[in-house]
Amino acid sequence: MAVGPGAEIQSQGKRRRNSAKGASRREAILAAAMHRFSREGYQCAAIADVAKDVGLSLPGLLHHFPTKVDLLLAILDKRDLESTAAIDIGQANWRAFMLGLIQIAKYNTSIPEVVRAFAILNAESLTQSHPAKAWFSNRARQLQTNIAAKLEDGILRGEVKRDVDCPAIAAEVIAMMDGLQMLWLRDPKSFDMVGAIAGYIERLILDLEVSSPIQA
Amino acid sequence: MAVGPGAEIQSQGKRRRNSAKGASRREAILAAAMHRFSREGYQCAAIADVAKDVGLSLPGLLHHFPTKVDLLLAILDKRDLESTAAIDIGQANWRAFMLGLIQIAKYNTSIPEVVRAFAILNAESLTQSHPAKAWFSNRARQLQTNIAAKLEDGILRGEVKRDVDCPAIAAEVIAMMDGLQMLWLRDPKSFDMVGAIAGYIERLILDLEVSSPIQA
DNA sequence: GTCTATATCTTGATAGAC
DNA sequence: GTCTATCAAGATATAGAC
Repeated sequence: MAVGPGAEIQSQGKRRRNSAKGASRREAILAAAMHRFSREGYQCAAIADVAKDVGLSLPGLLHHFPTKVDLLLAILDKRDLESTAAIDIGQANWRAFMLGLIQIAKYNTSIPEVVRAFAILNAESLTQSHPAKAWFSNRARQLQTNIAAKLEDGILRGEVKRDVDCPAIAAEVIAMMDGLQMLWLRDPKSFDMVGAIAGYIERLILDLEVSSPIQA
Repeated sequence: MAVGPGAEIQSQGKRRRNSAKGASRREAILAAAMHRFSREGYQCAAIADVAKDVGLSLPGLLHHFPTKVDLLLAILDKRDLESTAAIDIGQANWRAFMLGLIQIAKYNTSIPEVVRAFAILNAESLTQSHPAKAWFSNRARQLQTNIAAKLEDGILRGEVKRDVDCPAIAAEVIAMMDGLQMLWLRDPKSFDMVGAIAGYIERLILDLEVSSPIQA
């Protein structure tokens, strides 16, 4: 799900207690795999090519990730960790949260490879028994829940109209971000994804908020 | 592109001057291929399975469509013809046109296979040198142009606010329909795509239209 | 138009040495 | 941890008979 490659905080130097070389190998493989999945999709990308990209033979790569599915799931898990920051912007109020989505979109324009990989995987996962099916389903549900909760909170604070269907709006927001990402990926040079999402979000806020009594 | 598997009018009995059997063979192959692409994606689907589905051997199928790409392009062309009706709803004014999108969404819920096939192809076509790349790009551009033109017309008629960025709204609408389709495909039983798009479109109309002078 | 048979390529994965 | 060698499966496509 989009919104969501996410505003992940760069978690570089993740030296575990592994040998520095071993850990960087894994990371290098994951990066190379993302690169390949981004340009060819998961199904079509050959892990032998990923191996070459990091200067390894195929069995060499399979030592780190026994199967292609393992490699995919490792990428998804990694993204899970990195984008946790994006999902629970925690203490922000509903308005700041919504505007934060614009910032996520802005950040995403700096990582088109990642965005494309996840957009393609998202669609691929709609096919029967795709290994990433559950992950993307969970991600969508979690995202919808979080966004809806922010809106519900806004209602409780008296800032959002009481008759707003929060889960529906949450789905809308997710759909819009995913859809705009697709249009942007198709034409990154000339399509202004950030402007588009900003226009939508700002209008949405005006539609949802309790109208200021200036005019009443 | 979405919006757009489209509100295609069922174009059944398309007996050309071919032998009835020959024509129905082609049609049967196209239908079976769409079915396969819908569940497995284009890349992953094996045309040998498509052949089996229609009771043909692989070379038998390749007699009608020499390559797999030919088969894909034939499906896209067919859809082009059928959904022309959806693209230029012709004489409808901007409001009727927008509300018509809800009807398209409603119709689309009756053909999930087709919608899924096109959603997956749409994303697959983002990969490097995918055979359907140009088709989906053209479709998106054409759709955006048509929607924007409707809005421009609304401005000229004094029904739409003059400061509306028509191409931007058009992109928004396309993105929303595509995105909602994805959410719906992931959970067709419980996600109300029609309700979601209706909520969005109706709000959008209120935002775009020149406010009625009742309150002024 | 359709089939059998075959060619060729690519992929993911394993065995076993170093 | 990494390699060479190898396998087995599955895909598209062609040749040529009927």
